Amino acid sequence: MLSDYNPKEIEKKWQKRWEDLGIYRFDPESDLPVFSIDTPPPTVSGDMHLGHAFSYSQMDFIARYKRMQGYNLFYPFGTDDNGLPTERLVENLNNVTAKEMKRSEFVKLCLETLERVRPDFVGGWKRIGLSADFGLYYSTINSHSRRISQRSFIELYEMGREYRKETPFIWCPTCQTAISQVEMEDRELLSSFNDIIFKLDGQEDLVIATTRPEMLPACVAIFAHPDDERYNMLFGKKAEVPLFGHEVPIIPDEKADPTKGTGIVMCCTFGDTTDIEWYLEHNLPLKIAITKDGRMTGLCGKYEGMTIKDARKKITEDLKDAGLLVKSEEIVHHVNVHERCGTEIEILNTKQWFIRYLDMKDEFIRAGREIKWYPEHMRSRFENWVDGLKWDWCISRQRYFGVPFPVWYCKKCGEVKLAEKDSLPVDPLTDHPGSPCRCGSSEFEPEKDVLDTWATSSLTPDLAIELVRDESVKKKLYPMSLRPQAHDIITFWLFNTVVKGLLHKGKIPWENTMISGWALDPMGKKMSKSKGNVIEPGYILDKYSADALRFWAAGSKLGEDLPYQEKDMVTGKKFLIKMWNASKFALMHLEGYDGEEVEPIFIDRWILSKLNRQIEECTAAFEQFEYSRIKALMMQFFLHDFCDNYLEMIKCRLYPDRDGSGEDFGRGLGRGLGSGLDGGLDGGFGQRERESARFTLYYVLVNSIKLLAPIIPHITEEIYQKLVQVAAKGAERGRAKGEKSIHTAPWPVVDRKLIDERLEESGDRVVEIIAGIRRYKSSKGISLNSRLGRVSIHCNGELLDALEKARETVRGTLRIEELRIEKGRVRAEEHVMEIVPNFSTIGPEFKTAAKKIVQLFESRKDEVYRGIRDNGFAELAVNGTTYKILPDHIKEVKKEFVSLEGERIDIIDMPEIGATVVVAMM
RNA sequence: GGGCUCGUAGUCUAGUGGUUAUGACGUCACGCUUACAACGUGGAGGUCGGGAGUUCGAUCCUCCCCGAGCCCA
Repeated sequence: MLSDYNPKEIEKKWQKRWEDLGIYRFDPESDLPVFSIDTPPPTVSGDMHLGHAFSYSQMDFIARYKRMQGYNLFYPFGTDDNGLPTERLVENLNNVTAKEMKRSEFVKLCLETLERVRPDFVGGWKRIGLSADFGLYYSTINSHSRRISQRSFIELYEMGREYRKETPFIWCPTCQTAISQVEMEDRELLSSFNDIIFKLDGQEDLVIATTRPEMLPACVAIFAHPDDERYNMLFGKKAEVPLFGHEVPIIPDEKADPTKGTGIVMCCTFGDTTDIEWYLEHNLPLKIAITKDGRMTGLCGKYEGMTIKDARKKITEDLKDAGLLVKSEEIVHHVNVHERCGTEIEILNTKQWFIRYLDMKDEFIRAGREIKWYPEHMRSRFENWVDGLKWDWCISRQRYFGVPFPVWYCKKCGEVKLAEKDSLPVDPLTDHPGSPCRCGSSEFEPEKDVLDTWATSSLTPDLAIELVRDESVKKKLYPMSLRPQAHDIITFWLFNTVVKGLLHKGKIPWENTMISGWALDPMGKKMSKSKGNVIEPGYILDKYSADALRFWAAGSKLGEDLPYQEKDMVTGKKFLIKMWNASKFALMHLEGYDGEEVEPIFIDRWILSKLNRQIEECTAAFEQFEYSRIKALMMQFFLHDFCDNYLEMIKCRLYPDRDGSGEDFGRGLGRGLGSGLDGGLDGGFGQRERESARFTLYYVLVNSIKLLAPIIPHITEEIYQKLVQVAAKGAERGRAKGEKSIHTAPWPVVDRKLIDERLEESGDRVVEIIAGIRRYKSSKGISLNSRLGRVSIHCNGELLDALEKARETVRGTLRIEELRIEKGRVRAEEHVMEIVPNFSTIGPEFKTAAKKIVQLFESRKDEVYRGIRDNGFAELAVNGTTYKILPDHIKEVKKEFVSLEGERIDIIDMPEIGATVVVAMM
């Protein structure tokens, strides 16, 4: 017997017990097919947010489904601890700045802080009921991950896929590190578009528009389109850069846009990416105006040491004073900023490590097509990104907290010295290579940079798989079955992982990828700390439950964003309570149920057929990752078909004494109906019918909670366990076998023998008739529990047969004393009691005669009614005037019926079902 | 500017080339009916973003426009 629903207690209890039982542990010994998940490792950057709860719930639906389908789940959990976000977190939590500390101490502080913060952080995922194997844990910064990450570096170096080069590259002056293309973000900023005068041959003015006058000292050339007639006579000549006085050549190039500004543009090393292309193509000199920390260099004369912003302002002023500024216009323009700190990026010439992959675009596209995408259209984002790739992957970062390069440089000959693979992980700052350089020297300079975090995160399949010892098991795990993630990091994490998979293994990393959307705020806006619209999952878990939260997360299609609205938690909570109470009812009647199989009666077969179709459809939906469809299907089936209708219809079998007389209600009323149609029937319910109800109740409930178990794992587990207790003997046909947990119990299998669409359809009609009569009772103010005297249902064909089969159910459910099921139409006399006039049409039309018309409705109501019923109108002649009454003039006709035997009756007509119900008034 | 997605009752959401468009929350009316008042029954609420086209028929397919989001320039 179940007490009241207490999610807090239940959820905590089961989360602990699942962990104790180890039911989510990957079993390397098992022969079952493996389903492996490349779980996204969240960044430890404070608390779990609602977006996490949303997308991890969605992947967990699939994981739990697959587990019940009989797969051996490899479902690891990691945290992405390395890199800039952790540095920021550690700085904030400890009130320090990395730059002011000794590098080794800062790294130590980072590691300590992570250890301290991590348990609570990971606890968030446990609280939403994630069924990952938390024993398969990795941190992207631990020695396991460092080893694999460094090994990857060495392998790619040996394959000739990596190079170190001094080259213009994207740089963040605030973070003082190189960043990759993917870390840039576009932002619209206000800026001035300045028309500046360059002198031609010392006199003629050449006006050039630029947003970056501070780059003038680094100006190395001027470009115009070769077909631009305004400028093509100038090619080959030189112009003088204002304020700085050096001369630069004027060169034709098609990349100069004649419609932009004055159509002639300066090239500086480097103002933007086009400058790099020009620099390389035209072999231009390199002039560096900006330092790594975003200040002006010695090249800039009196502006040296100023920040970029200050220099821009000062130079603009000086140009103005010198009469070299023609105009300055405010514009909104797009700049690239570093997504972590919002600083405008610079392009600096620095020495960095790269993975060479621009030659592999076609392979990437092919790999993307080999992976099955859910939803399909997300693939286009991947392809779009690959098409737009312009840079090789810069993997070095000038940071402290990250995976170090396993690299030294020979002090004597400069040769790159790699660490030995079996010595990994190494820290070149403290370790030494095991052997001398080829040149004989043993003096080395360590690489101080660390690897881009994505160089490690892109190895998550390996980080997880390498936790397993057995080589033959590892083979079963790659490629992994599924990569779940959100859509915003397709170009980061997903793409980078594909790259590593292809480079290292020549294979795609996973067979499927499911891309989830975002949890938005109630207004449909993206949640962000700065906007202050962040909703904490902790609040929801405390106030509602993990099951309610997960139920909500199942409410939109995979890939769609979903605004969080508290009302949806209420819906979930209501559904859960309903499920709980229905189970409570079932358990009450299943006490001592021995699982004995009986041939189910008509109405039981009706719900069994429906249930089996549910199983079929839910299974198909899960195969397509359509968990929202399962939610919708089960809300319809469980709430409506099962709770509202089926449970009501079996009460008369389960409560044999329901009329309190000690006499079996159904049996008692079965006597002497005299219609002849139920001749052979024993006229009521006995033990067999009761057992049929109990069998069906058990079967439907067990399978229903199984279908919902992936979505709402806690409540279904609690109910399942109770069911197993009361009916331990139940065995086959999808009934419980006493498994440790519903989550390791087999997924329901469709029993096609039980699907009978014709039976279902006639059952639906019977149910509709019952519902119709219940509505009738309700509308008459008759309590549903009180009796109806004599009811006859008139119908034909299959419905007649169905009603005969369901006779006792109909009678018992509605508490009808005498039920007749009759062929053909009702024969009864209609008496018009009242014709309710429609004043809004009568008034305007008949004006002063309106009053008279209303009186006629009373005095000649039969005539009015018959006329309209038979001809569509009634003509009434009064004192020489004829009035034409149309249906429009009547609001309602109140009728009474009298049977041919002269009894007062009510008629419930249900034309869409093909039945008419006659209720004799008592 | 390009790619993709989305626009359905006050709110959120499902769905389909075919009578009357799904469900939930909210709202209104009635009702404690022994699983459930954290409930039940019933009602109101929609030009399915706008326009054009294809079609016997379009919310669905095509095109254009408007609005929102993500990604990329």
